[in-house]
Amino acid sequence: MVRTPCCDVSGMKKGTWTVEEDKKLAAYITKYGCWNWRQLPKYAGLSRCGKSCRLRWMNYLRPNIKRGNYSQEEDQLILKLHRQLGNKWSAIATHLPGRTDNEIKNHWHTSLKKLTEQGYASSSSPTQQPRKKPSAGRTKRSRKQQEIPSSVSAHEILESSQWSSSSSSSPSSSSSPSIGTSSPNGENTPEPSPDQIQTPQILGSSEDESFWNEPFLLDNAFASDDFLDYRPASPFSQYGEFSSSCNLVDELVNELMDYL
DNA sequence: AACATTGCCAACCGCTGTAGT
DNA sequence: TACTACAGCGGTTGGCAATGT
Repeated sequence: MVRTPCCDVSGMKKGTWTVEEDKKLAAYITKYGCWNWRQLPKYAGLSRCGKSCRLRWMNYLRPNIKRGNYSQEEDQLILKLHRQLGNKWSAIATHLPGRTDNEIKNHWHTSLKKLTEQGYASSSSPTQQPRKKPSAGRTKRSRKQQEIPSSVSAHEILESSQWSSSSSSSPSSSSSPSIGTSSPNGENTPEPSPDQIQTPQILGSSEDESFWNEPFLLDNAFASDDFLDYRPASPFSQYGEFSSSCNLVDELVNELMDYL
């Protein structure tokens, strides 16, 4: 079976997404849906492969993405589900609304995996603390996330602009845009109806410029400085303090011990 | 202060499953 | 049935910030 390369090496951008790219992608998907991930970047004016666009949308820009610290309940649920399902991250993600499979996977490899290993290894010894233990929430955020307000989803951003549901061409996008894709949560499955999707021929016409200019001009709230103002004072303030991480570790280990 | 190490997370890569022709 | 194109999944990696020496 011959497979076409997922990424065209020539001229295909890779690496961290810029705010401008996020804007383009979010605006396009919000308005037209993802009728074809491969073709989407072309019509969205992005020099990215469709795969990359999909990943960015699913893991970062999609509405209702929950970011920040994992609650104790979430950790326990992940541990439980992982015990039942193994590394079926997408399946696990369906049980944690707002969490993406990628995020859960990362969280597992960075935190929970160690806890389980410690649990197994330290059954007769005190729980070993990680070298770095944030005292008050996960204080570290990548520079990228400081530049790009991850705590504000595209949904929130677009809602605050003329891209809000009231002006959307999609009648079903009352609280979230109607995106023709499936998500790990199984939410949001309908394909955009044909009349909601401009055909590539239309988009490819000379009127493209107005199309591309329009949403981004409209989307003032998404633009640089104003955009950043939507960030909460602390990206994680809404999730509260990461208090008593030691207790959390102990409880998780205890639960693991219960399973054994 | 400078350098080394560690941890986190976004993104990439390669594979599989599935629908369409 | 065979082939193709695409979406989706899971493993892995690279870059950056925090922390340690």
